[in-house]
Amino acid sequence: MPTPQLPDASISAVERETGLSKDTLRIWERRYGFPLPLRDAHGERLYPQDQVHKLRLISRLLGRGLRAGQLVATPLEALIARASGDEDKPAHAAARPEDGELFDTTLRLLATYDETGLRSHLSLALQRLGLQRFVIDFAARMNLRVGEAWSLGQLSISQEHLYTEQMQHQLRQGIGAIYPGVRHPSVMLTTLPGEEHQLGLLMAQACLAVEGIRCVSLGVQTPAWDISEAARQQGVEVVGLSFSEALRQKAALEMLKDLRAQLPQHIEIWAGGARWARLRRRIPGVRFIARLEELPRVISDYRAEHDPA
Amino acid sequence: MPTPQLPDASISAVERETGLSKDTLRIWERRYGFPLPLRDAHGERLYPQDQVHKLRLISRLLGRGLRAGQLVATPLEALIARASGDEDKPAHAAARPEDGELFDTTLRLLATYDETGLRSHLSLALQRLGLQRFVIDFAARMNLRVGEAWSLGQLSISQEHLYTEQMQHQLRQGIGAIYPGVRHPSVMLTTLPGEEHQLGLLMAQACLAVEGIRCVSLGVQTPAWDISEAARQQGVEVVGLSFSEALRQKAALEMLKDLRAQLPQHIEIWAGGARWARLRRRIPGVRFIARLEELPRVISDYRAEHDPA
DNA sequence: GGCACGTTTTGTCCTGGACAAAAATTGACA
DNA sequence: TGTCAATTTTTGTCCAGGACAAAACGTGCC
Repeated sequence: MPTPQLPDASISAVERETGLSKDTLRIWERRYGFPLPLRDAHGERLYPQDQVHKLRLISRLLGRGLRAGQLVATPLEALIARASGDEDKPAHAAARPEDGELFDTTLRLLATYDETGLRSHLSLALQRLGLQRFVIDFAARMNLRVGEAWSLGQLSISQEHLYTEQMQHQLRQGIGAIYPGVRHPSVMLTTLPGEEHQLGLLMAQACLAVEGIRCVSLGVQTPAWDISEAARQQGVEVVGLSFSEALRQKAALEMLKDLRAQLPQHIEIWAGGARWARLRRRIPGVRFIARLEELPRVISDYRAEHDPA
Repeated sequence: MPTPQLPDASISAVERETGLSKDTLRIWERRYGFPLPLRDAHGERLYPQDQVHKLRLISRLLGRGLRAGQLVATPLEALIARASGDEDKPAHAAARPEDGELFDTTLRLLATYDETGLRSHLSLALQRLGLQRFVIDFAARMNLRVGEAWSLGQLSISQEHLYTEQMQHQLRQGIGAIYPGVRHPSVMLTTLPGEEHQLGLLMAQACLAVEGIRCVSLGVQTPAWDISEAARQQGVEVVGLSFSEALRQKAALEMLKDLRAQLPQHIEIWAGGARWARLRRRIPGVRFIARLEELPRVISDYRAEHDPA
């Protein structure tokens, strides 16, 4: 195999390629003795491609919760085994046959970067299931499968992008096809800073749309102050926030409290995301919605409380 | 009006917001005495919002060839005058008088967070202009107006989100309405790490769609290695990259060179973005497309070269 | 299982010196 | 006067090594 003979990389180049900061690269060298780059005529670090390759692997595995000190000490072969291992092991295969096929087909199309096939596959699924079941029975679980496959090294970051992109497209299509509702409560949707997953937001918007509610979406990562300002100006009744596992629990709760303090009492906060399933202490004035299935009940609760007539 | 009391920003936050590296921020402080951040209890820098604001303006002007030493010494008012003053004139001048109204109405709707109004306004504009003119004559210029208003503090971050969200929605609608084409060249679209603006990507996709080209989109921030891998697997003929002003010029060029070295010779790179208008040295094997108007010519050039029959 | 508490690991920030690449200036020469 | 090479100034990145807070881990308790 004619491996392209790329030149040795500067520390900036390695930062870009691997996502590891310059500071991190230097301190690993100091602490663990790896990477151990060459030096150019002026004493600046030059990383050979094989070290860059190993760093890229380490960077991926770091994202799965493995620890830096152990990874850098691991020989390259063992890293490769871990990164690509478990490749063909359907250990926890699908429970229900017909659901399994939807999931597996999606993964298969992703594996070959088949955008066209993926688009038509998802579109058919949406038409067959209808928007609500598409979101709750399919999309929510598919997200888990894809996230898992990525963390096992079976999907690259660009394949995950491909999935996200197409799924968002289908959801927007589905939402756009519904004639805008006018039922209460009016909801403003967004996420807090540090939370950049938009998919959850769109799934929530879909579930609200099928209840006849029209949402104002502010996109992702809106600072608390901006949220309260926009909510006031728009006169919405509820602020809906979506959470993945990306934010730390403590930080998430603190930001929620901040926002609660800034918003007028009469505006409710609905916080959505699987993470709330294991929540201990609730916050007054905030409703936690661990699964999208609960949304219809929350909505009817709200309507009962605010419009008893 | 109660001024928003945003918290002071850490040096990482400022790096993210302005695109100026930590090293640069520190050495400006040492050399020029600006920025002059506060310090927290542990001696770490805390940048007040007004300094961040000025840094953002400076960063913009730096991109136009102005010099750092002079800019940091310039008082804020003069910077604002320059930033809003001698921006490229044709960008502001509406092609036709009634188009100017399109811009002003959009800004007015944004000012009041009027999502419904904005959506219908943009939708009407799309229907009236058609996809191609909507992108080239309206969206491209509107983006400049909104970006400028944001850097001048006239729009909040959430208002910019609102704009981006709605504009993306319209573009997706427009693209989705076109029956998928099959003409050459086949294009894979994405952005490099650090470039998270998706709008440019969608505008490019729209322009390609009206030429009968179907794109594979990998979303934003794809590492160079993933791009070359996906391009090979998909067998595309062109990799299209979108650039805003977010990345520093030097970093952008270096990443482009890296990618060029990794991709097979026969796959072209098309680099899009207004920043290339003031490019000095070109890179062999990369076509720079400063304005979307140039795209049709580039496409016909490509077809002439690769299919002379 | 959840929570409060020390301990270890890990990444980011700090200072201040050095220097290369780019830009501006100077000077020689056609 | 215009061009080009050489020199100076400007500017951003790199380096070393110390410090420390936040995260991860482990342990004991309710």
